[in-house]
Amino acid sequence: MEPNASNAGSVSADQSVLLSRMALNDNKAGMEGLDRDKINKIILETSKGSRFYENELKKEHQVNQRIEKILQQKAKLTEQQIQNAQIEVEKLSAELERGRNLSRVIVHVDMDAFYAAVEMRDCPELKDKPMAVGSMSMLSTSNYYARRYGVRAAMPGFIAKKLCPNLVIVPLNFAKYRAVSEQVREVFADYDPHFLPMSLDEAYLDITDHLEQRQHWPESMRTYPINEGNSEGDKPSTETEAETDTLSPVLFEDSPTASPTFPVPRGKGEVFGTSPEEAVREMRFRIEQKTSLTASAGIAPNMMLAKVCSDKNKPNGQYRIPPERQAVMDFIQDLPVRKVSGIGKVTEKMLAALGIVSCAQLAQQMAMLSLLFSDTSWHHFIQISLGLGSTHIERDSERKSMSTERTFAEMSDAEEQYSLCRDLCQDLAKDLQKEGLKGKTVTLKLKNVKFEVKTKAFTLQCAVCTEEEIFTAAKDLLKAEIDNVSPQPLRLRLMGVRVSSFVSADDKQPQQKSIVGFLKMGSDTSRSTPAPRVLGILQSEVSGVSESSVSALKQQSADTRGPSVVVETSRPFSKWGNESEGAREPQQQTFFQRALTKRLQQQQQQQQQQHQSEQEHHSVSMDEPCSTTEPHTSGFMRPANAESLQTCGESSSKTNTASRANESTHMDTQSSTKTNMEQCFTCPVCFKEIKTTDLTAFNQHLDECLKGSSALNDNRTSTDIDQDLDVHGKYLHIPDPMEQLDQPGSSHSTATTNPSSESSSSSAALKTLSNGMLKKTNGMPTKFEFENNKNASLTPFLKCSKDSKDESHSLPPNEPHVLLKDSGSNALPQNSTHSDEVGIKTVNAEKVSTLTCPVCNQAQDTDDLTLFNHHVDMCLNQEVLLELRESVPPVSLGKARDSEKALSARGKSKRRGSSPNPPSKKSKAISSRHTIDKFFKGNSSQKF
DNA sequence: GGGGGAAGGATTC
DNA sequence: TCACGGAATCCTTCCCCC
Repeated sequence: MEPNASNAGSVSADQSVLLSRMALNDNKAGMEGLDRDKINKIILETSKGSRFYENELKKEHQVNQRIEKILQQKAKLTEQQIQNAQIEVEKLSAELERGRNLSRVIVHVDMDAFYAAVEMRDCPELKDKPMAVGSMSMLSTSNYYARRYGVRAAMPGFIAKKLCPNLVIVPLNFAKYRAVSEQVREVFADYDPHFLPMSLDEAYLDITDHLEQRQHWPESMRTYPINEGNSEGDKPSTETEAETDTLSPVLFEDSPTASPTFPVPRGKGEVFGTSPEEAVREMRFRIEQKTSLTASAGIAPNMMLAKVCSDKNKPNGQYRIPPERQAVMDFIQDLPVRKVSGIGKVTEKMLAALGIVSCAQLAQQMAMLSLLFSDTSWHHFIQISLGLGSTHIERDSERKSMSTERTFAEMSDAEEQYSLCRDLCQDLAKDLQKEGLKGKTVTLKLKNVKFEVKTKAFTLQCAVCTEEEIFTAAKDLLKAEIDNVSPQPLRLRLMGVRVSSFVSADDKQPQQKSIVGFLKMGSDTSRSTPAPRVLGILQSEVSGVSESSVSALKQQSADTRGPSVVVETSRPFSKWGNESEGAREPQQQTFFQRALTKRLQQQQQQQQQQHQSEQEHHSVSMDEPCSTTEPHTSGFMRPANAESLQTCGESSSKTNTASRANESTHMDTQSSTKTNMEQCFTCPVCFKEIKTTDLTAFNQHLDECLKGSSALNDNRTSTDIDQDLDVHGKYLHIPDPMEQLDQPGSSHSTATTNPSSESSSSSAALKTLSNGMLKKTNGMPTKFEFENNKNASLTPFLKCSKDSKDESHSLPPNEPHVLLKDSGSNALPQNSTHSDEVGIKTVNAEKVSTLTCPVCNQAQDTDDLTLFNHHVDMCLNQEVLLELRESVPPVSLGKARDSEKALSARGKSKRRGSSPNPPSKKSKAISSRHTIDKFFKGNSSQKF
């Protein structure tokens, strides 16, 4: 029986409320007949008053509330409901019964006190001492001597020391355990080559096939010599060299079936029979011979029963349930539910509150349970009550997540926390890369000094595996938490990072397409192909997400399932900027996408050649995963300038940029990179290389270039422009310890997360571009007006409605829009030759198809898609756009905090005990309309 | 209402 | 003396979007 409030004994009443959580769990071999009261008293006295204790108390109350609730529900159940439920239960029961499979012989093998046994084997002086493996913080296991004092796994060492002052605590040595485990597994493989290891010390085997073969084996194949713990003892042999009648050292007293249970004649090997029991005994014998360690085993028709059986005669024993229904039912009858894997202390307590302790009671109350628990839960219960379990050992189940976490003494310094976060990401990245895994979801786990655990997750659009990529996401999650408790420090005792939502091997291929590819795919009517996206460039600013969030997003484009325009910056937190970015049907595509698609369809040949040419030139192979260190600007990028452009979040690319930024703080990250190398800037408007290192001169050039563009916007009304310029508190910069971390000299310098370096290396070119646009356009606010205009956006193209259906954000009919002038397309608007058209349009009769950049409105005097792509890339380059925020004075800082807090405050805690103001995961961000995509969508919805 | 992401919990070793 | 882990999986609930 498990300890619970009812067996509190002499422990005081206030302590008894905690017993089910805190008290000794003697559901372990070697712990029968202990003085539980005395042990519990010591445990509770040692823990009392600690933060851990307080948290346990809180959790216990939560469980009690659940029980309260479920009892109330139970009280409301009518007889009729239960009768109806009973019919359902019987129906399912009959169905399950029909599917009962008793044909397999499943074995669960569990090494006895594995770590402790290994240590005792290697250090004989420990054998007659109470010992445990672990640390003062936590024990992993204990030997049977120590168990008599109540010392067991998952108990803190300091409490164990209170229970048993003579306890010897041996530190963990996983390398050693792994090596031994490997030896054990070699034996397993002889019985089931596809055995399923559950941990270093246990495994499931299906020995059905082995038994079949075994029937035909001669005795010699079932005979093993007795060797004292050497590794040769696992070879079948008719020759016995052993002169001993003992097996491995007896590690534990009172072993129910200490080996050998049979007299072993001197001079003879041990001969094993052909039955399942004999085969398993042989397996355990061989393990013992090979490792000097004992194992226990359970033999049953399914995994659930085998698992329970292996515990039945522990240590060094085995138990078999014959493959007969009655035998199974007899076994199950009196089995405490807690013995079943999957029923923990909470479920046990809840069931106990309903009067259910044994599996027989479970069966009797199934109708009621079906009304009180979820389908998943009661279906599980009914299987247990019937003694059913899996008869097929799933061998190829793939890992679903990978994580790393660390507990430490209180840490309140944000800088330290970020640093630790990076370390964790680094470790995790190494592990992920070792296994060739990439995942889309990054989860940050935090445990504060009050032992309250919080997890924050963010799902990226592309799978990640590098330190930089993971850190970029994790850092933002951490930042959100730090901000959440600000101005109080975040007082942590644990931090962990997890990556999950792994992509399949196929998905690991880069999904990034050049604009040509993307348009090609966008024109594909295949429903299964997610449509291309051009995401909000300024979303992060608008929603108050840190720069690093944006940089995280830069990483997302390459691995997305659908082709995406690589300049996208989606949001790291959906709660901070939520728009559906899923697959888009062709009819949902933006005007821009459709128009270009159409146009490109007609230029298919040219396109293909172009694409091919790009591929040849690009340093990035399409076979490489997104996280490669190569840039992924694809079709937008010109090879020569490739490394200066950030798109898909490659760590080294970013780091390089960071280094450069730090080295030369006056260089902008776009043009400057080139400048660094070639002493010239590339004008993002005319796309010419300006041979100067003088930023002022270059800016003048840009202004000149931009003069031409202003005319395009001249007919815009100020209202239009105001709508377009909706910035809502963007360009905010929240000082962040990361900035310091990323300062030059930091070993973890990252351009993408370093507002300072971005600031100092701000893109003069694009800054000037934006200024130019603002200044040159009649009625458009200057950047100073800009910050006061809450409905401002950078360009008409960054404006978008929240929803394509949202007409209020759609452009008026005379608004500049992306149009494709193509005489061959009847899908195009008739007014497409109008002078204010932007996008792809006809400039003159000779030049059939001059392209106009949808970002800067500048007609590009070229039909060359590569050049055009390059130009758009330049315009959209998000890192450069990031610089734009720097034009807003720090006065906005408060806004940022408010904005974030407001978002947080909107979030409603779903869980008991969660922090009062957690950031809402689904909060609608103010910024959701700032996507080019939405703009086009809204625009196109008008036009079509 | 269903799907899916996010957050918290339960469980196991 | 102080002091309660780490990794993984599955489930439930909440919430938002379609």
